[in-house]
Amino acid sequence: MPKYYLTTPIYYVNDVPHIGHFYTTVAADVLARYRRRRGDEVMFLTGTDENSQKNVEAAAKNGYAEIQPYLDMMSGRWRETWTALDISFDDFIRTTEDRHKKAVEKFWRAVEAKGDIYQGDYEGLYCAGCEAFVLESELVDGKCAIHKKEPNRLKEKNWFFRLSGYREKLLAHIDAHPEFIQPVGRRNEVRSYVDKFMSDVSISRESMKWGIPVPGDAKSVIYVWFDALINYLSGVGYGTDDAAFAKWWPADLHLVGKDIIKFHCALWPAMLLSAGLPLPRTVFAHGFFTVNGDKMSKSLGNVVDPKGVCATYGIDPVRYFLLREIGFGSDGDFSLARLAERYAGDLGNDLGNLLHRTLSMTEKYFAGKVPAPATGDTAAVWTAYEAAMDGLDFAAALDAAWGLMRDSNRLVDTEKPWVLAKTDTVRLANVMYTLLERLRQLSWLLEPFLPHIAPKIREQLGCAAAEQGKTWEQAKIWGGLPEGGTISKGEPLFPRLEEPKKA
RNA sequence: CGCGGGGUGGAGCAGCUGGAAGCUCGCGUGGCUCAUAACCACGAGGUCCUGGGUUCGAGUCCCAGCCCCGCAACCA
Repeated sequence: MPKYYLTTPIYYVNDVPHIGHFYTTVAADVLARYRRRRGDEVMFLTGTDENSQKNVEAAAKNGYAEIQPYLDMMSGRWRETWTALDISFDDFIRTTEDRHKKAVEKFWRAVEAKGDIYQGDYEGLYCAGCEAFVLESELVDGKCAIHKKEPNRLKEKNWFFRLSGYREKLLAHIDAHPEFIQPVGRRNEVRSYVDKFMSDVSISRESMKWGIPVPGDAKSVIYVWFDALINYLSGVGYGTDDAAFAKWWPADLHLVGKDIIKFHCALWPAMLLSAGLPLPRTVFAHGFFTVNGDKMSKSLGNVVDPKGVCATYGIDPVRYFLLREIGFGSDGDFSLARLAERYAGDLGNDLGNLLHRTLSMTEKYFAGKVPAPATGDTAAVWTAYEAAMDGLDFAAALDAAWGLMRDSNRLVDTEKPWVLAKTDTVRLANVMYTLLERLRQLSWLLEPFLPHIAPKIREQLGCAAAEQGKTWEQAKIWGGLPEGGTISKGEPLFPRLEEPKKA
């Protein structure tokens, strides 16, 4: 059985999840569910990034005297959110866990042994108010924008990672493996960064107190990114479980937002090369979206809470919307008006109504029993769907499924079962079987996206138990719906919503 | 010259390696009645940002320019 290891970024716990985090996580969840159905053994890892100065500040702001209790509370909230939204993660890594610290220490030693860590001075502007280094470009009139104080020029001893030593190897890898960085626009962006701008980076801080101590230098803590990236290793046993690590690493896919592409496509692979570990097969960067046309930000007060939206529209419709509306890899807009349209149109009218009308006719003309199988061929739909999913083109995969739906609605119209019922019952049986069988197959194609709705479709088709034990390859064989099965029409899958929320 | 994305019918978007302009929604007309006021067909509607260039032929390639947006600054 092939293995498939995929990850989301680990999230900062200085705030609660918003719709953007949900987007990344849903995409990973869809893939995880898809790969499991395809028969892969899947490891889907997500988690929280806790060794950051930001978290320390957040703890203080929220009145916590100790940092760890705050982190425990917040990390718990993230985990609960994903659980409540039925994200099917297999493991949840926290960077304050012991297994992670062990992995980081082992990794540091490996890179150090390679001779890629050296000591140097880091000089920069330090704002006492922020307790952090600030950039020249962040200053307003030479003062910190937040604390209105002039920062001090400070010099501290830092450990540096010889990132520049991997420039040629990285370029060669990027060129030899077109699948390594996707989509292609991101690959070009990273390539030019690696080629022209990439320089050695400081990987420790003396001025920060919270973090994993540098092995052999207790006064310094490891820079948060150097620490955080290693979660992808510690989550599968690096430094703690050699057998598990050998099984899962390298990762098949890191899903990331476009903002952190350089960390994942330059720093991270260089770190791995240094430590003598294989590189992840693919890093895929998705886009960002605005909310109703505006940038999402706390100051604008338009940050969307995923639980809230899902409470109104349901988890499945929101999952569907995010991956259908916005091309994966492109930027887009999250609009409640569009969500309402997709809900009523694609889901209610095309899918829900197709199922409902088909079941009604089955009740009416065949007393609720599945008629004898008719011939049919949906191979092209599956082929298109699989190709799209393998390329992480979720919108195209859904298009393939919707094409079959639209064709089915058209079939009803052209065949007119209500006429056939009086003139040609053999043909009627063929039409009805075709519709029912297509719906059975659609339940499979839709399941990764609509994990709650798909089983309901099968229940209404009366084939839930029989389908449960099938493999993907068995499911796609035409004629899987057995003759004589009893359907059970239920409530509409996507009932009209009273008052669609205004955009 | 900080980095990047984009400008295609009313709205939102597809258009990969160049060869008769597509999709969804909305709108109009008609059809149907199995169905969640759902479904189906047809139709109206486009200087494919501008100006050059390459080519037998360019949304699709090259150059220049204009405009919008995201990142860079809590944030996928």
